Amino acid sequence: MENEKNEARPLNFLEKIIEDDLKNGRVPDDKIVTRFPPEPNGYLHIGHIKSICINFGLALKYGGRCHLRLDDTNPAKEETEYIDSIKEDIKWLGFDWGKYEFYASDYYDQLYEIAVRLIKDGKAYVDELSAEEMKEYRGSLTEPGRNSPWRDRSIEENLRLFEEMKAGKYPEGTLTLRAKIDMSSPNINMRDPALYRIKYAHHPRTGDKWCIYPMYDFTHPISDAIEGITHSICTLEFEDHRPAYDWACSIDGIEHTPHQYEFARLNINYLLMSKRKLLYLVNNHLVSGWDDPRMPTISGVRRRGYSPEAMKDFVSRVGVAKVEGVVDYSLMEFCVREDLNKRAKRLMAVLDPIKIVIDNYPDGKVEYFEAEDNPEDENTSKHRIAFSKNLYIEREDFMETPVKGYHRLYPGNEIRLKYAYYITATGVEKDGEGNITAVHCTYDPESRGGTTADGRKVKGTSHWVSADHALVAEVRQYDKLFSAECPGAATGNYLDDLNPDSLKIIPAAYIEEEAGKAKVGDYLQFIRNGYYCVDSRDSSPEHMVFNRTCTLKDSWAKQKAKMGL
RNA sequence: UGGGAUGUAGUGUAAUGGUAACACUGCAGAUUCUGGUUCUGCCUUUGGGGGUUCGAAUCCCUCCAUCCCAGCCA
Repeated sequence: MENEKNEARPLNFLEKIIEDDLKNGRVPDDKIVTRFPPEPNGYLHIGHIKSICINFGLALKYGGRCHLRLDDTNPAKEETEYIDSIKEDIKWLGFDWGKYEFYASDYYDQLYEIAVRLIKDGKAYVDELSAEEMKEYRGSLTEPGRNSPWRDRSIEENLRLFEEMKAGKYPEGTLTLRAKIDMSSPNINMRDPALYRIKYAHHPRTGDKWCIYPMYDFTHPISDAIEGITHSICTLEFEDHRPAYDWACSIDGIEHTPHQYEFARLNINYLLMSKRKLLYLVNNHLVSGWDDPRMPTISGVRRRGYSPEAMKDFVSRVGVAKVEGVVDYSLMEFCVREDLNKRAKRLMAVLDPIKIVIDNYPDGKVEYFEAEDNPEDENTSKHRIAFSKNLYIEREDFMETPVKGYHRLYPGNEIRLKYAYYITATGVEKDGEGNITAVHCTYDPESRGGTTADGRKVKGTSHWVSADHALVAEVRQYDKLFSAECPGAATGNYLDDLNPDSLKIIPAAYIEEEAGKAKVGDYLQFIRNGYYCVDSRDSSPEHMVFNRTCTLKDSWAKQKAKMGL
């Protein structure tokens, strides 16, 4: 079914390129090879989902393969914790790299050999310029750069110096190995880019074996070439690096030539996708961690209760192009709701309770009704739900003096308690301050199960729980972390747009007993309220915690807002 | 002000010389034991100007706007 969908969809520009390459025999063995190459310096976020779906999706669609390659060339920033989370997140999305798990650090020896060859060919040199000097010599966007005074030293000296760099004879920041390309190139990336720098950092995989580490522009294309990548797909900001990529691929001795293609990264309004800013939120405890349900990380949306299917559908609807835009958050919510509507188990939960007493219902009597687990499914399973004289309904489902258009419970009005009975409100109890403490009702015994023989209709149906049977649990209602479409646009500081109401905790909500069976990973809908899941970190059988994934659409709230209520 | 890219409804994405479309959002209505879902309808589009052509979103010229690049980050 998913394939049919894919075939119906028009091709994006990458698919056109690949089909053209395939048709013209430009792909070895007709097997395309892509790769997803994250740097393990943070948690994956929604933006990465797009890249993952493109790379793994293309490989799947065209019968090729997709490698997972951890781009670990900067040990100062990279950690094993991140490697583990990256793998977990990709698996959660449902993609499998099989045996094709690679690390840029796997190629350190080969990379070193290639660098030595470059020196021998007179195409690289050891530079002694400091970082500041190098910047100065590089020129500017509008002015060409100047050659380093060390650019023309002898091959022998370069060889010795590079060897000594590797041996740890020089402190960090003193020497670099640079490609000898063109200091006057209009493309700054071609002005003798650094190939190696000295770094005395412990590497998560190679430990202390190396003290020189290869740069991205050198490592990435060669890693691609070694692995036989055919289509190296990255984001737009690397367009300027393509000449450097091609330069590296053309080094003598490199047989396979991959090609780089760039697409626009995913931006979503109300969300921040910068690793630096997300790290700040984590470090300053503005969120509970990388997997806080409000975080746009994959681990965050997973804990929030988003499904991998919804996220994949979302990025597929966004499409792939080179236009930098901002996708509406509402499209993502639509995808989440559409998927969850099909699969979420329905439960009744009263989050802001008001007590209902059915005066003409016998004391102590308990009846059980059958509730559908999912009305979207014709063959839905069912579960039991206890009914008694004392119930809770949602406080907003009762109004002593109803506003225009309100068709829930109010004195004299009849509504249905879902699956149970028709009830009519007869009066209220109030405390000394005039707050309603209970609503008295009568029920129609003939309406058992929620329908009547005379076929009379009611306009309102409320969810409810039996006061004596309900499970008490904590409910966390999450909302957007930022309240501005573009956080920080107004004041220049994204923290100013932090939504103060992004988390509302209900310590003791009443939920039907069936909720006790819910497990981490289950998708739930609290009827008429929203989609929920069991919190993977804090929920326990003794103290269950439910996270709100997203609300249901609420046209009544809209209508009320329009009436100015 | 150098180089590289990009401009199609509010948003995203199609249409490569032949009737501008799909989805989301928004609005209106119908259905409904969830004011959910579903269904129906509506609104709104080729950055500007010139040119080529019977015919241009598409080709040419020009202007404008936006984004990226001056790490020993990726």
